[in-house]
Amino acid sequence: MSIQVATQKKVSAQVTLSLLTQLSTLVGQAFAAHDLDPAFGKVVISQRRELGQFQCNGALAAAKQAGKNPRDIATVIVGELEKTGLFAELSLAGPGFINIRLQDDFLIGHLNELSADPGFGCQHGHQAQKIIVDYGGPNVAKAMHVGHLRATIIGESLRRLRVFLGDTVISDVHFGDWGLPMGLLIKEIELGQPDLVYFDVEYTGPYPDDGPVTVEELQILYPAASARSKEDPVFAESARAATFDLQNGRAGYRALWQHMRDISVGETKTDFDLLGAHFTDWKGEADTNDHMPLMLARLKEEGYSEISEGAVVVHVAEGTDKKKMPPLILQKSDGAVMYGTTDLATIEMRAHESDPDCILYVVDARQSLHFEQVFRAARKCNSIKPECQLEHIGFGTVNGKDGKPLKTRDGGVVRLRALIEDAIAEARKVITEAGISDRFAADELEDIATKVGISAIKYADLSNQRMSNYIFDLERFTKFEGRTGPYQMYAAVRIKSMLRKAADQGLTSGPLVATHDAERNLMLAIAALPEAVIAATEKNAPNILCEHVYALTQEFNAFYHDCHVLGEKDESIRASRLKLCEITLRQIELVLEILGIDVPERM
RNA sequence: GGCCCCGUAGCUCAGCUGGAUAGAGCAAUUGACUUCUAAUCAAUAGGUCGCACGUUCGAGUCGUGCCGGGGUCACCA
Repeated sequence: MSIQVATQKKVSAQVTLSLLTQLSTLVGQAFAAHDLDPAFGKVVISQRRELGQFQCNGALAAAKQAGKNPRDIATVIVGELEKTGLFAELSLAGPGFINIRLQDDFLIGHLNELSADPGFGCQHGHQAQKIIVDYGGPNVAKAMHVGHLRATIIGESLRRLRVFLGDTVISDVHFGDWGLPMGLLIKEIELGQPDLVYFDVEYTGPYPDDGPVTVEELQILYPAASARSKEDPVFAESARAATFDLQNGRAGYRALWQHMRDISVGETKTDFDLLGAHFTDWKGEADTNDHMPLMLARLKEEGYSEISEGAVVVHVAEGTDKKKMPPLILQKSDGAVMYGTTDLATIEMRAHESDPDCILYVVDARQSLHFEQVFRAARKCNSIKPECQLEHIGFGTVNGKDGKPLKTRDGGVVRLRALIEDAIAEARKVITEAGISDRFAADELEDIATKVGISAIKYADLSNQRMSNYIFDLERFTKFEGRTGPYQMYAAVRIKSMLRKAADQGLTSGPLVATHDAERNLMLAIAALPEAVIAATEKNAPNILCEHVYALTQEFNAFYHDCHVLGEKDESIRASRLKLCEITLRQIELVLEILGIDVPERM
């Protein structure tokens, strides 16, 4: 049987929308036809585009295994592939590389199939999961700062990616609202206003609807309390006691806590809205409070926890450990619970309420040891089903130009809001300096500046490899050249503008044809999306999507330069190019949406 | 000291399960706007992939050991 018949069948039966998968299958069958492992047929995008669009290096590995000459094997494979008639060019180079160039019909046929699918074939074959993404992590009384930037941006992007793939996604902001900082705040407020009813043990309520402090005051109180606790051991001790009392239900503290939490949530929502982050759940550490005693009792009863140095701990060290693995502390010697306890309790509650297949924690890489302890404890204590994947998605720090973690000029913490506002201001400045601000009405200009500024920050963050630290340089991020958010947006805006003009002139799109290499290259870039999505998902790496969209916009800009669309005299070519523009725009916007970047109509 | 992350062009960074001559972007030099947005495109120049061994036909990629930077190592989050 000729492989052409076999592959045609196979390809259509698989309905795969990934070009590389299709090609790998085809080439794999050529290997199989000669009693070689079809896995050798793996096709990748060519590293040397002048030699071909794709390449297969499998002949080298196959030759090694079979003890034959790689060029001989490659020659045979090429001969086999030529029978299919799907390739415009097949060549053999170097020690046994096979270079491949597709027939235009094959490429266009593939692109038709791909673009007919709203998700460009990316969801195909994805097994839907129920997944919880835990990110953001703001704290009561502390304004969100630069440390929350990456957690929010990366977490939101991973959430969007999973939603796109068809997973059921729960996103939990997981407020930091239950630890020692709460005790510190309560005591600091008491210091300033000792006569409030919240501090009267005899008083049983009701408590006032409005709390005694504003959000601005709260943000001053926390650093003050934190500093005081370092200098004053008596105060520190009283804060620890207050934390314990709060956790054990002291009514006045609870009422005060509720007030602090409410105003803090309101404040952080503004930041999250600006960054386009969406949470299905606004839970926090405190939500574990009812479950906490039950969990502690079970772990004690079932022998998972024990007393060590006055604290209740779960030992999580394993015999095979090379490194030191401290136990997870459930209760300090003063009885208060810690964030490891609430994290473990949260896992149990999530298991009970949602039964997820996977939980992703998008949290600073410096907390990797903490999460390893928590995950080990969760496994050991059967807190969640063993199949549920628990993963810490760590990330590096945001640094200043000096390479050290970003600080304000006087060494303080950089507030998230300030960072965002600076970016928008920088975008506004660049637009003004480019002398194009008069093209837009005031409100549109503001909308553009906001989108450009936010996209600059987001793209810069997401395009870096997650684990690396990166240098925050607004001037560079807001440039409209190179690998920046604005550059990606600009390509999309150019297409939008062109499509508006086409509509005005009554021009319509039509079937794809390929007449120029710039068109073929753009098609190939579009066809590469499924691989990018799969890799980004597997590695939880948005930077792979950034790379993809950059390659795409670059190919588009080259196409835009080489191939006129509206002015093209040949009607079928013009219609085809319009079609290609439509598909390109749809994909750019799709990927940018996954990254959390909004595209304006004009810029 | 143990463990984790990082080290690639002057600067900021990619490099997928090992494959051909290591790639982008800034910055530098040079071309292209009577033409769909030049916020663009094209070209030139720029490298001992921290160092040294090892595995392999083949190493930026895998292994081991060093060097340099950052982080972390039970009652903070």
